[in-house]
Amino acid sequence: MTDARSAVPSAGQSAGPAANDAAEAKARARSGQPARRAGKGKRRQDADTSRVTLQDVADRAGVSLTTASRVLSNGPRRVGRQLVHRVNQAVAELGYTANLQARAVATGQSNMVGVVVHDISDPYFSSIAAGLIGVADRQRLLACLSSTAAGEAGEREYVALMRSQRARAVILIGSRTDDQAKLADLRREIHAFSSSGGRAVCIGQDLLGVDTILPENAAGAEALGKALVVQGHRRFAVLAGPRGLLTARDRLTGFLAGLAAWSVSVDPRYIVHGSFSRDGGYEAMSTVLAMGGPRPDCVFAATDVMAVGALARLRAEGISAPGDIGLAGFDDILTLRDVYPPLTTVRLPLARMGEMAARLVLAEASADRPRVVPVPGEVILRESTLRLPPAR
Amino acid sequence: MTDARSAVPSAGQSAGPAANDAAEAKARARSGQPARRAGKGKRRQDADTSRVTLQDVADRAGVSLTTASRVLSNGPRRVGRQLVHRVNQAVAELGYTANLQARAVATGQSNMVGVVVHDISDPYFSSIAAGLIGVADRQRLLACLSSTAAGEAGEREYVALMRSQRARAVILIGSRTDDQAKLADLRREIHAFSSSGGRAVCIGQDLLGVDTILPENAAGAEALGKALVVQGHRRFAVLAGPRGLLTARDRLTGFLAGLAAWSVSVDPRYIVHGSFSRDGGYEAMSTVLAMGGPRPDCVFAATDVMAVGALARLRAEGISAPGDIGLAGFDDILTLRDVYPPLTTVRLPLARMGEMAARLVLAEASADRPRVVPVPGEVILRESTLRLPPAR
DNA sequence: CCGATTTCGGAAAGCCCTTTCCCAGATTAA
DNA sequence: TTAATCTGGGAAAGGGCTTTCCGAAATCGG
Repeated sequence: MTDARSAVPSAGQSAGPAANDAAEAKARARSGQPARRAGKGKRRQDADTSRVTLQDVADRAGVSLTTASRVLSNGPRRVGRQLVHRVNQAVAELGYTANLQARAVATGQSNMVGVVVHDISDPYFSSIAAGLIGVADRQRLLACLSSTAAGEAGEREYVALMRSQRARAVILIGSRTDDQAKLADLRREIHAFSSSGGRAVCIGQDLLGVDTILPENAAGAEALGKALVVQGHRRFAVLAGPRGLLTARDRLTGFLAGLAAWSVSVDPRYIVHGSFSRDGGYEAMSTVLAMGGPRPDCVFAATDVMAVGALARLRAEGISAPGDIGLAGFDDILTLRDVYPPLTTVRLPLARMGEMAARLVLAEASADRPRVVPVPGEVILRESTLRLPPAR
Repeated sequence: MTDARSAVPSAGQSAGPAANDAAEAKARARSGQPARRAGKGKRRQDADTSRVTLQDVADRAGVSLTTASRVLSNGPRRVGRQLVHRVNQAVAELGYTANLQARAVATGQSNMVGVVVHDISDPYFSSIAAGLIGVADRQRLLACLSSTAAGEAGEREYVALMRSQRARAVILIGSRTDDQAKLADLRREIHAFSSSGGRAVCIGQDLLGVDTILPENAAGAEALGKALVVQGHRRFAVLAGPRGLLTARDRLTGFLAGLAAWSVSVDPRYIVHGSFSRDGGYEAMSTVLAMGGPRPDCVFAATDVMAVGALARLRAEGISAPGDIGLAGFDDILTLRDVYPPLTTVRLPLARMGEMAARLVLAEASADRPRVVPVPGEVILRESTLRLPPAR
């Protein structure tokens, strides 16, 4: 048999180190050796040719698989200068990059974090996600997102998927509902996930028995209610968000409590439910306007996004805010800070909440009971609820 | 040795099938068998106790590993009713769920898709991402997001990471820049990714040599420019987005071309660059206003988000739109559809673009050259550029 | 100069799956 | 009845990595 090398024309003539065509390099690396994967089985793909493995690197560097591995995975074990260099060179020449899946299987550890939001195009969620992903990227965690908007029971399923992926953690963002059965299902799934070694964190109501970032919806809404009464409003309407959604409920009851503190009450007919969306706000506002009674002097929409919908509805009717009616929202969505009139709202530090959640993932699980981190909302009074002095 | 079973108190008394404590069940499943992982090595974690493997399932069902695998991975190979049932039962009892990482290693196929956006809290990106994730979830793909906002060279790094993860595909969303060196780097990395078997798709300029969803920024802006001239505007200012960002450049040149079609030109000093953000728009608008000359009668902001910033600036100055000055944006961001005055803009079907990208991932790579799917923008004239009839 | 450490390379046993092969038994065709 | 097929089960060989364990060489202390 002639020298196998001679079969490869101009070996070693290629220009840049990393510019080598991987397939060719691999062929060279193996030349003269008993073909490992020989045999009749057809390759999985043609591209497979260039699938470089650690064994290839080791072969080319003339070291054992073990040594190559030690050089690349920064374990405690040291390797001699010589070999380190040879291995690194082989890596560069072959364009090798470790197979993280295989590594995860071998070590039993993954760096994946599952994130479940209701709808990533909703600025509430995207703001939180931004904070989260920022930290995740920096910590070399892999953030995987899922929207539950489409499918129902999506959260449960995604947690199950994350368990299958042996994800390091799962972060559930968003309101719980009052559906006890579904809650129990979710808890069961989360328990399975945790007891297979994963961390679980939630941003929302503290009902999952896991570490929780808890936005103080009720307290925030209560403070807002009080502030609005102080501003001089008396007859309120509430665009309350979906029935059964706990965040909606918390904000509603908190708000009513705030008013009650000043002995102001709300006619229950003026509490209208609608989805946490622009259209939800628009329609709920329509309902309020269609009501026969005296027009309220202030409307509290459970989210800024709803408030904007309500504003559109008012405008359509030729009703001006705050001139004819006050309007307040909740969340202080960045993108909506410039609507006119500027919305009175309750600010939640959304991005920060995402960051906190990410950090909770990194932190060890608390030994005894889950951590709960309350996040207060800050009332921001802006023009939209300004009581104008009566025209004189 | 006494019956190993007797060591486990009240085995089989637990309530529901899936309610079994996994660790206990696992112990039972193994009872009486030679301990596999015995030996002095300490377990990786305590939680490891409950890490159920396919072998455990097979043991408990009294079948071989092979059979268990065949029941769970729906391959072509059929398994007898009896055994299928026994395996499924064992799965339920142990709360087993396949290790997808291991499966990925074994099959060489993954279902992960990496998505790179500049900033997920920007509604432009979050809208696209929403469409993308919707399809991904439905197709049982795992969408992993990264923001390049934080780190520079983020795209390149993330593609590298995805190569390490042996991801099925990577989707790069957002504008290219005019940085040739960085572009070359990115292309190299993408090439490595593709030739290791991954799909690459991009939403933005067709510069990466991969399948591309191409928003027709120039054409859209051109149409907008023409329309604004038709509306009667003559003296324009442009808030043009970051220097070097191709999307900004395309929109600018397209817009100018549109004006030029009606022989309208723009004083270069009235072309002001700023970031694609609310603040970018605000500041650019400030610059325009600070300019000595005659005030333009219409301002084109390169994105809706910038337009909103500009609007805030105008308002601060007591300048009304469209009364004193017209204002147009680009993108038709959903959340901003209710700002007042409603913005004239160019609509891009953002969510749909995300869906298209996801579908491109699923589709086979085209044999010859990458697919390029142009996406036209639609000019939407709204109040913000309305020429009011001169007061009579 | 010699036993005691320390250093460092490699063989092999894992990690958790899939898939190829082989084979015993059950059907079918002739 | 005798091949000629299916069926369906299991052993074993992967897939690409880490890590344990062993042993050879180098360093050290006295």
